[in-house]
Amino acid sequence: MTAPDILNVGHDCGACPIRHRAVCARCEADELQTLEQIKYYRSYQAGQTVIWSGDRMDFVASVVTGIATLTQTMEDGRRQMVGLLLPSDFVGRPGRQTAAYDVTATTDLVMCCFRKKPFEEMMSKTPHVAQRLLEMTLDELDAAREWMLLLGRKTAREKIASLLAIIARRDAHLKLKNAKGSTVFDLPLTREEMADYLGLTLETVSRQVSALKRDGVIVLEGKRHIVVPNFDRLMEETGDDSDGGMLV
Amino acid sequence: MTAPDILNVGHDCGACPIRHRAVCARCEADELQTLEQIKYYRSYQAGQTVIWSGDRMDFVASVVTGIATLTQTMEDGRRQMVGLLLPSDFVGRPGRQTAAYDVTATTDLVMCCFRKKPFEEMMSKTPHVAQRLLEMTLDELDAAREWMLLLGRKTAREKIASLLAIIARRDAHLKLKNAKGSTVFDLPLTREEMADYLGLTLETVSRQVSALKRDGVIVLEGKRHIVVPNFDRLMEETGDDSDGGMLV
DNA sequence: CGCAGAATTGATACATCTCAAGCTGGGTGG
DNA sequence: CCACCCAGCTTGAGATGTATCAATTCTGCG
Repeated sequence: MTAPDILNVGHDCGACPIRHRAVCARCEADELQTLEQIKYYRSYQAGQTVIWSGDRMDFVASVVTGIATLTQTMEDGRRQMVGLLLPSDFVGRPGRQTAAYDVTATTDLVMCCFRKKPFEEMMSKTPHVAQRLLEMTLDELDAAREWMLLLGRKTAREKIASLLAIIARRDAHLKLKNAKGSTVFDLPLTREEMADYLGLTLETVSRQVSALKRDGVIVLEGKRHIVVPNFDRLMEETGDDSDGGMLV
Repeated sequence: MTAPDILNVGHDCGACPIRHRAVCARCEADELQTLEQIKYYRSYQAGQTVIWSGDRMDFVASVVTGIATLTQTMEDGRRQMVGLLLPSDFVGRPGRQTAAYDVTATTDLVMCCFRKKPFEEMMSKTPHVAQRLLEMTLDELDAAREWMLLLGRKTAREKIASLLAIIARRDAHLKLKNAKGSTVFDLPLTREEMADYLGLTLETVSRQVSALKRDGVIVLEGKRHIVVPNFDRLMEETGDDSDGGMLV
């Protein structure tokens, strides 16, 4: 509803929480300085739309804190989430005028935005940004292809288990813990958002979550807080190989 | 069964059919010369496996002629195709040791391979290869996300129509014709391969192809040769917006 | 307290899968 | 040159997983 806050606070890149993982990860001091000049922060409240598919987009950005989603919508309203954006993930495509997907904040969100024109110039002049962006894009492509397997071939139960495993693992990673044995985390998505991500209806999501709970694979505390008593047990439910395709 | 032919013929890059679209598209004369030194050709027969997921892979490559597929297989045999590789498409990931997917030749195939080590060195030294690869990877990511919508939300009939539309459009593109009005092309995939790509069974593919034929959307001449009397009619069946998300 | 959004649960419908039986066309060997 | 063979494909009947439609029931919050 309201315009997003625009924070022009001169946040120091050196102290940035995503400094070592974002598109700027490889930058040298001088490159960071250039970035500092073209960057600005925006923040959005949970539920706000960051940008609509088809809209003109004259910035690219990194997620600093919070979670955003990328979704595609068909004319008749069917929706498919095609990306989940976490801190350090990149939004937008250099060389493209308009947004290809709806971007929505699912939690409160802070993004570090770069004006597109100067960002593109920087990419063509210094290699480090483009190098890192290539690496990140290749990772996203792998993730998209893993999701294609899930969407095309997994059962509803396997889909839910896979999503929970991914969130648990990522959460553990952020907390620098190992996703092993007993794990605890909060779901950042509603049942409907989970459904949009998994290519299911929200009723089926709800039923399968209940089934995993009934079978002791997970324990629910409230709707969103999830306890996984045995991570290996959860992994067995995903349908993936035991080593979980852990490419490094 | 037999080892692929390895053609060490000194093919001239200047005369290469994919020169302007492949990963080398942006290279200057001197860069091409470097590439010439590390490249070699391999050819495979239709049906041959190029590489198995998990295998060590010490080259990257461009498809020169023919079609290859990227597939993922679950332990119990469920398969999902995650990419269709056409002439100029890139195979392999710089910085990765092992293949992440099975790569299979669906037609006779010729690939232009680069030894990985020198290719990576070249990427870090000169910008043009990396720039082009980033562009291509971003395109593939978009394609993967479009496919996620198809896999997650489209009906079997829409899936078939979408696949046919994509093949028709690409085929027209190769022949420098416009995919408009009446269109004719050959299916490069078996029903089973189509099923693997679309997240369906081969029986469902067969039934829906028959249904589209019965409804006059397509005309079959043999199993593989397809006539589309009215391309707009086919597009209506895909479920996409009328303008077909034609990002340029 | 009571409301509204989120989630659960139930009953039924339906699309796709599964299992099974033929068909078809191009190649091969007698 | 014909009969056979076989992979690829089609078609049918029935099973099944998920969607759809419709009530409730939670849960947090003003």
